[in-house]
Amino acid sequence: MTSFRFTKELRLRSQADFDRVYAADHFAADGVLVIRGVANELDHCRLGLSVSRKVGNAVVRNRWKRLIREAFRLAQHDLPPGLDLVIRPKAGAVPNFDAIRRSLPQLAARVAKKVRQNRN
RNA sequence: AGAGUUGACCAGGCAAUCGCUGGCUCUUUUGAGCGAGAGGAAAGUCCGGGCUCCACAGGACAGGGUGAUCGGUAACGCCGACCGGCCGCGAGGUCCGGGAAAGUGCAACAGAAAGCAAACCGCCGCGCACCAUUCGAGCCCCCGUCGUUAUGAGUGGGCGCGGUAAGGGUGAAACGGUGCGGUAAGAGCGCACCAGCAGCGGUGGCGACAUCGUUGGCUAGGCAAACCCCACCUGGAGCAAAGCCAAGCAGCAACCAGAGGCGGUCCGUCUCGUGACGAGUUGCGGGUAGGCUGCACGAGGCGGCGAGCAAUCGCCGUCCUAGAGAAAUGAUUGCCACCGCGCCAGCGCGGCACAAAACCCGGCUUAUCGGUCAACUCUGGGG
RNA sequence: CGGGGCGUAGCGCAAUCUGGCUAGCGCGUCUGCAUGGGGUGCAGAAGGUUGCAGGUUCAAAUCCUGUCGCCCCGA
Repeated sequence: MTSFRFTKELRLRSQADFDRVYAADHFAADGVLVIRGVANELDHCRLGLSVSRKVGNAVVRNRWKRLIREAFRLAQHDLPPGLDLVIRPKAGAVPNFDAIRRSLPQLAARVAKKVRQNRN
């Protein structure tokens, strides 16, 4: 049976991890999310969130983070493996769970393609 | 029935599945089970306190804050009651409300004048005899002269001196109001009533204050959210405080004998003890970015009884109820509430606020869909 | 957590400390003249709830209180 648990091993938790992602500078975006990614040495993906104060007040920011985490949890086995992803909301977008679930795998695939091209 | 005032409270509910963060138990690698898991404002960070570290003999002055009275409180700039001004028919609301008969200062424009009073126009008296006009024969006496363009008198204007503040007009504001007397004209100049002030006394109240009597003087302007005066309060920093453990690195310079430290300043006080090291302080540089404590039993919640108008307090019983560090409550459904719209009248669709702890607590302020309850007021109708 | 600053015309700034004077200046905008047309030039005009709400005062952009938004600094 496949596990959909979401533990601390699946998250980016240090400033160094975030710096690695920003230094690689592979990103993809649509009307809902902006994703940056870089390859890690693991067999699964890890998630980092960046939701600034300009997105809204504390309730809106928490809403975004929870919806993105939930989408990542449910989609974790459908994503290209071995990526560290930093996700932030697109400026002006409103938090909607269905839109995030559709957007996340597509953008992750595009980031994975860019990472492979850059490696070659 | 309608219109309103004030206060208290709720913040959709019950389940299912997949997940998240602490706690306990089991397993002792994965994990499993049980139970807990945001608010009335958690917000803004505007006040106050607890707690921790630093400083501290004491005093004075600065600086900052508060401002009727009495009470509540750990404390407050908060709360309650009460007093006063203003608003409302009323229930109530609101102002916070010390001092301008200590001093300095400010008031554009207009106006004579903007502050201890003064006097532009005006009114009144006296003087001059310059102008106009009316009357028409003269003067204390004598002599002379003048003769209707003289002289004198009256009226009006003018000039000078003085009295006055009733009236005029300006302004946000002009030194009580009305009436009678009084006067050359006037004026608290005198009197009566009213408004208002100060002193003294009585009564009620802990008090602010209210009220009554009496005496005095007739009026004392506004702004202190201008400086200021008075009374009271007031060390600094903040949980990234602070303490412990582990890991790791590299030190350098300046200051030190009459000098240094001591809240913003001063009085004063403290430390060191004859010259260098160390310590210390300051500055520059280097290393670390891990863990634990602080950290949730507290001015605590709920219920009852009692004291008090109330804020609040006392006693008894009972309960333990979030605690992270890339940061925990979400997703998908079902049923039932509430609101709106549509129609085939019980179905469909849509909506369901403001907003999320980060050391803790007491307040204040601000945001907020909708709903419940209580007390009271006014108006209309009926009995 | 602590501290500081700023909101005035479409834009950039004065006047705020010390309350009163027509809320002013530059760029921009509009109209007219000159040109075949445009730029330039000349002449003239419009444009402001002084972020918002209360209060003090005769009078508030200015003083006081609350509130909203933005920016910066330190730990």
